[in-house]
Amino acid sequence: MEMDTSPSSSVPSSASSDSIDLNFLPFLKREPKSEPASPERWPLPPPPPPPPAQAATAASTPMPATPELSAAAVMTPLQSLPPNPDEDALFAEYYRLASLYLSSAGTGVIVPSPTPEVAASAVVQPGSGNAAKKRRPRSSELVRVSSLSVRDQIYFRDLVRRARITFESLRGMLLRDDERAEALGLAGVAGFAAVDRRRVRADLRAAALMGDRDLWLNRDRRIVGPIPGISVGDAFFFRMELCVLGLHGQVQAGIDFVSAGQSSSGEPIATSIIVSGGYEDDDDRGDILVYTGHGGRDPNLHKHCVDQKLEGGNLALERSMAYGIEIRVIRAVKTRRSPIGKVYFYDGLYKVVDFWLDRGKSGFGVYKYKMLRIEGQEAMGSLNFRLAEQLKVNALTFRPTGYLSFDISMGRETMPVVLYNDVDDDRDPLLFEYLARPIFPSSAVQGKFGEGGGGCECTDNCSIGCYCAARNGSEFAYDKAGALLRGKPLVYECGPYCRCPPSCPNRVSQKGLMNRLEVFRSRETGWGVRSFDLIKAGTFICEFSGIVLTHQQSEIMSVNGDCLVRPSRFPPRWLDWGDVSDVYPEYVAPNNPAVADLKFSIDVSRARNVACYFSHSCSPNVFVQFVLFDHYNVSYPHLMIFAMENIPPLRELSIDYGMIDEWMGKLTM
DNA sequence: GCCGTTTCAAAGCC
DNA sequence: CGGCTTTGAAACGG
Repeated sequence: MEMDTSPSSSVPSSASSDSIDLNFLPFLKREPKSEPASPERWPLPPPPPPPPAQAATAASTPMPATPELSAAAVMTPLQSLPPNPDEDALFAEYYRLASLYLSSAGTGVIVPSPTPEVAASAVVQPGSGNAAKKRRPRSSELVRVSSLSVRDQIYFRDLVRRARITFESLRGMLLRDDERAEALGLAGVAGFAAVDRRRVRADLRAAALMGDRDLWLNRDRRIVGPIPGISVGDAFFFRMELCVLGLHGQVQAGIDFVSAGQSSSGEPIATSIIVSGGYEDDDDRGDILVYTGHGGRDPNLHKHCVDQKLEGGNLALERSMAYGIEIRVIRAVKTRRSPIGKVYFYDGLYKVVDFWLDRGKSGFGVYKYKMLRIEGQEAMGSLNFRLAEQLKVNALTFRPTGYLSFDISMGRETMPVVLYNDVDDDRDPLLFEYLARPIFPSSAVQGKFGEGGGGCECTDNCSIGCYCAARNGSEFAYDKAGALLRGKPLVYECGPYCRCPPSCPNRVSQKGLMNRLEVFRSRETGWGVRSFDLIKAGTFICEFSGIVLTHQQSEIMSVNGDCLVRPSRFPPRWLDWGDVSDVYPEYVAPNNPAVADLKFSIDVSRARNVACYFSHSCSPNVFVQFVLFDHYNVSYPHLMIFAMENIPPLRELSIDYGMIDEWMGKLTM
């Protein structure tokens, strides 16, 4: 592109073009900025030549570009179902009952579950129909989703969660298959399919499997603005996952946009960007972001070697600025708690307010885009991440008041559990004895320690084929990093009767907390729990502890109105974790080892642990997995809590206590 | 529709 | 553990 080297104003309007009607391009028409133009700034190049399609439209129709574009780009907001007054009354009643039930346990909010009718009415559906060998290209239809009802939000949240579980489960399966093939010595054996695939990344293979079955979300429509089911602050570990969900459709490129050919205006429109820190000219201050356009770099050296051009994503960002289209911003943050060393946070919507051609640090021309975060959104995931990191080391610097305890476990947990309340003067959690481990009735565990043949004889870490693996249906429940591969009726960990060392990977949940948790007070949910650490989906969080009561004891206690947690009441959410039936319809959830009908309960009225403060949700982010390791009485398993999603720092943990179905039955009778 | 180009990936290796 | 290399997938656009 030919550069205009004469000194001129730094605002785009200075480079006027007859073919663009400034009346309809407010951003191009604004007054020069008050701040003085930096001497580093280059004069702006002439604006992009209008694409033929737009020129034709402008010539043939007096109707200018902007309204037409808003019709095209803003398009059909989704309509939620009108609220059903009867249903609302029902949900109000749930809420009242839930409050009564939970007042003694100190937990939270009931959110109504979606009805099948709502699910059917949802507008953005995953692709359906026959498995297409060829993946469909992304379509050009632009949609902005607005004002979803609570039920729709939950519906989409579950839809997204299901896709993410499928993706992560497939990835885990493929990795494990690769390891098995390697362990069997198949590496290097010519013609063995698994070996050929071994070199292919599991995230890409998982995405391809889902693509073959039309399981990518939001392929039919290109969504401007928020993606239903994805919240500001959500965390992701793979770029490919962002593609699968439709949050960002480019595998590697940082700017995603609707291409010129697909846009109704004939111009590219940017929809999302990823700020990965790889461009030296970025200036990221959170709410204010100066983002560098792409291109102009040597593909190997990642250094600028030529001036960037106003094309592709660069042009699309400029067009989005002109039309006021909001941009989803995803930031990459380095962390050790990620399989790839970094995590992507969805940080919400921004608007491009300025762009200019600048001289980058390399000396070559780079396009820069000043973006401002739209106000009124949830806190940025990347900001919460940094804040939580600070709170771990300098608690009082950032929150000088509100701490009731820096460790309510008094050292009984492997990590401190903070108690924090800056809302009111409630100090209830201090009144209970902290019990890191449940106390089982002696009748339940007596003589059950060696039951089932005792432990394994492995002297090193356990491996496939060992006794404890056989107990778990010949596969270990956890991957190398300690994440649960898929939920089961019951997981057997190695225990005191095993010869393997404490470092054995089959001892995940007995090691205690691995995250820094905080019990906190909120106006919405009463007491709740959140983590300072990023929690990866499938990893262990904590145990549900208290005084374990036998069936008979439970009957007596419940008559007295005491606060009991009944394990059998938790819906079997573990069924979801590891479910790949969308890709493999023949998939059946593990039904082995069989688990008994659980009749015991846990009394948390006197002694309890952090788990007691989890809020209830019917769209939860954690679930209960039953585990045995110290005794082998299948009627009294441990209630271990695992993450069902990636849980970003400072987000409230929520669990499905399973009351809704019961009340639904009562209320509809 | 094919193919070349581009791309702020991810994993493996040293 | 960090930087380098290898091997990629998908979308755009000619």
